[in-house]
Amino acid sequence: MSETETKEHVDTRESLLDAAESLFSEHGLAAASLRAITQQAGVNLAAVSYHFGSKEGLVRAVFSRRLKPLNDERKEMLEACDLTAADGLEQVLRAFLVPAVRMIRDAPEGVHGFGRLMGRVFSEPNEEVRKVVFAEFKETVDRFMAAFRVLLPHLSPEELTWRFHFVAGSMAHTIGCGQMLEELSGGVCRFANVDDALAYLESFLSAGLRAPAAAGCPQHSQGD
Amino acid sequence: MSETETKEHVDTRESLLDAAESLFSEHGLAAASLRAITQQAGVNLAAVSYHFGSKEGLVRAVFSRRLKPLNDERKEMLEACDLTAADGLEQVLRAFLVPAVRMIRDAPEGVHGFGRLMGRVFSEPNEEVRKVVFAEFKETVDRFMAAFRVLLPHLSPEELTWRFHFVAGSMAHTIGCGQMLEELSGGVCRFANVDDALAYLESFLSAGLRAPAAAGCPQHSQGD
DNA sequence: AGTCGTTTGAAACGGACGTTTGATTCAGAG
DNA sequence: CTCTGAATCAAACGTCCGTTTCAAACGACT
Repeated sequence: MSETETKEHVDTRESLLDAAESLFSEHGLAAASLRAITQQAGVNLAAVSYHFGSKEGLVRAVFSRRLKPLNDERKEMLEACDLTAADGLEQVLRAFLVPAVRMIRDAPEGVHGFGRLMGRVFSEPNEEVRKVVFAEFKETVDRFMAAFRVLLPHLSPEELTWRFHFVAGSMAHTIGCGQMLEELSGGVCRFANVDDALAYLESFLSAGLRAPAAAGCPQHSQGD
Repeated sequence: MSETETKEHVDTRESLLDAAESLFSEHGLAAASLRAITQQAGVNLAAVSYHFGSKEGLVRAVFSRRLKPLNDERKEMLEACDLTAADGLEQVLRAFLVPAVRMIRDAPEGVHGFGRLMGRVFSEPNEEVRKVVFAEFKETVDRFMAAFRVLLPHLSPEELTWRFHFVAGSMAHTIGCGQMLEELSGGVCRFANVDDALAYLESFLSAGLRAPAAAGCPQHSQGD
């Protein structure tokens, strides 16, 4: 009771971020109004302007709050990987996937909302969001690319980058389109059991990454 | 002269769809205003209400116009596949990928805009859009799933559905996040040469699809 | 107790939005 | 020619938006 009861100042910021995250997820950035957000957060409308300067600032803060710890955890797990092990590729893959999938599982609102927000993060029309995403991801991407370069020396830098792009795409799609998957599969697949999805992702993506270089590209392919 | 020259009535609808597609792609559905759309189309503001009933109707029409021919072409290519051939899987994969990638390449506005719109299509917050997408994709998905079931009998229906989901994710990410890829890769990759992207996609995804079943799931896996 | 900087509150601002209205235009049928 | 119905137009409607304002409340410190 020492910190949450005597004052609620500090809570205003967090409540706003929580409500904004929830409503951005559900309706999109532009369609979620500050009035709806502040009402759900139980704070005054002007608090947004005070704490974040503008709606744009709130948007930035919502993304930064999640992306930074996410990528920090990824980098931490990556450093713990043994690239010389037989399953080195799977280790690195898990270092990339697990933090993201876990973050969705632990999301307060459940899967459908926040996952979509994160899944849409790379194709956001909003220019400011894309700058935040780029800033948060650049270093992480570089580090994982370096690891993949060691693990998959038979691929050209270009093809390797594309493959990493595909990995990110499968992950983002899994995280963001769980509801559509359930609908299109007629209920065969459910995103509820995240660990299953993770296992499926890992086997699929590791095989894809290990594939020989694409035909037609005169790189030093290995069996073609 | 019978329909397009003597009058330009019929053109109003198409101009509206073109402009809407362009601005929806660039700014998102909610952020693109009818005033901006009608201005770019060179038509009156009230034309939206007249031809499509509402903005929602315009949105639906924009998606339907592209999705229906896209999935028709996919189904057509799928029927031409020889599932018994050695490269049967690659044939089916191409039947799914090629129409989408080609549609992006032939898009009037260039890659970045329309691709993002289509890449976002599965995670749209807009409920109406998701209904349109579901209606247009359900039959296509079922047909491709049937083909994959034949080609990959070692996978459980659940895992197969997930893998198809990953395929769709990689494709959507490739189509929709080309700009982010160019930025994050530091210019190593460019989406300009669509055929390269397609080749990379194919080798990656076919290897992923052929991968043995994920460990831990007591299916009839083959070498584990 | 009194002052200062920080944080919240209610209310209003100007503007942009989607939608509607009613007049106008125009090709074709009688 | 008149009549008709589809299509377009300028203008306005009411609503909701992001932002601003300014007073009030609060904790920290002297």
